[in-house]
Amino acid sequence: MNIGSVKYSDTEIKIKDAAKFLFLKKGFSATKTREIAKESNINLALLNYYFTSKRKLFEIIMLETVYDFISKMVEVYNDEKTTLEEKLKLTSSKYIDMMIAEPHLPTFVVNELKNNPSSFLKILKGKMIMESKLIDQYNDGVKKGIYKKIEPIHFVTNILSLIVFPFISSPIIIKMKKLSGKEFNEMMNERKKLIPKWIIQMIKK
Amino acid sequence: MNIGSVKYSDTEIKIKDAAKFLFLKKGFSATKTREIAKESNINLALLNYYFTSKRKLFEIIMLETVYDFISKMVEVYNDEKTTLEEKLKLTSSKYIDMMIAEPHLPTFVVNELKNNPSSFLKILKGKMIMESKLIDQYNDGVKKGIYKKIEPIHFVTNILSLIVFPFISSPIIIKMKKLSGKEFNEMMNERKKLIPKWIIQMIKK
DNA sequence: TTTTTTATTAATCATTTGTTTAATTCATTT
DNA sequence: AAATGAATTAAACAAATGATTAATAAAAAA
Repeated sequence: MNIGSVKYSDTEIKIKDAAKFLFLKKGFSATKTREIAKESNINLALLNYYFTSKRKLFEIIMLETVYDFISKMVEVYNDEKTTLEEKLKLTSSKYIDMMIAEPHLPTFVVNELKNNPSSFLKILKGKMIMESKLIDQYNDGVKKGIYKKIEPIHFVTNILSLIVFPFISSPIIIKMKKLSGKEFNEMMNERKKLIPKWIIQMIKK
Repeated sequence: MNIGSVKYSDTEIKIKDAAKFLFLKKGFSATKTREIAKESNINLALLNYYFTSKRKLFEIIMLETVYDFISKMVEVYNDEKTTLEEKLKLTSSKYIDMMIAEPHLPTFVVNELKNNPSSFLKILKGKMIMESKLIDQYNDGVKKGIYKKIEPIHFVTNILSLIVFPFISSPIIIKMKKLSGKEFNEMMNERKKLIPKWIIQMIKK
């Protein structure tokens, strides 16, 4: 969670939690400092006392959240012990659980990456993914003639797309199929098994 | 463009264009009325004179933009003359062109659908997509034993995911592969041909 | 306990921001 | 040309908003 293991007091945690909740739901500009104060039951001045400014507080939350989001992928992709198929299953499963628990997460991440790609650069090393064990395993499969040769970047993009996009577009899906929130989650849980299969079919010769 | 064919004066168009540009780039809250006035070279008061409020102006732009976005899909999916594969090619091609031209579009649409699903409901009839010719053609393929049987909603979701998500997550992709904007667009153009193939592979027995 | 530091509070400040007003210019009609 | 209505402008308003201040309370150190 904490990048660089910073120790936060109770009050700081209360502020951060409330701020995260609101920032994820409404974004930076639509979230007001007084809302954060109210939501966390702290005095307005404490926000600046502990975090200097709304912007600084946002940066901290953004960094931690994006870090959480990305590192899940990096960990799985670089695991030496699992097969390519297992990596696909693990990624689907972890991300879908994560996003069912926090539905605003993916929209927040992509939004803030668009508006603020610089602070994101600090975290993500391109290598972490494009030179991961997963890519090695895919390339091996290509050499052995098991997998079709496509640019690994498309491969990685497709995995992320199939996992994350449904959450980002949940209102469209819910409307198209007239689903309840619960049914939508069930549909997402189904995809934990389906996505790895689809991805394999896409690359299998 | 215009839902219900409303006639707009030159000044109104100037305001709408500037507002659309800014709303797409920064969202509702981060866009200030004074910015819109400056960007469109009009007096601040004219915004309210013509559009009553920032919120009303936003609603108009949102509705038109989302309508454009959705209707492209609906048209293609309901075309009686094209095959399933042709529909996939057309959808990929149209949407990728659309989003290369306006990269902020998909993020804007998904954001505003999350925050304001009600005005969106007016436009999208679930039937338009889930009871489209495309779904008929897919179901026919299942009956004939050509295609695997999966829930059509997954099928539609996957198409949209593979087409739209890369644009939403462009900063991640650009960072992972160290791409320039131009190279990113080239990658997206590649996907016009690739996505239909991938989708077919996903459903083919 | 006394002193010093840290945490918390209510009040206030200075901008920003959406909107309105009243005056003025421009175009159209009579 | 005069009168009428629409379009445009500068100025101002009121509320919202991020941030600060100065006073007080609580905790820690002496």
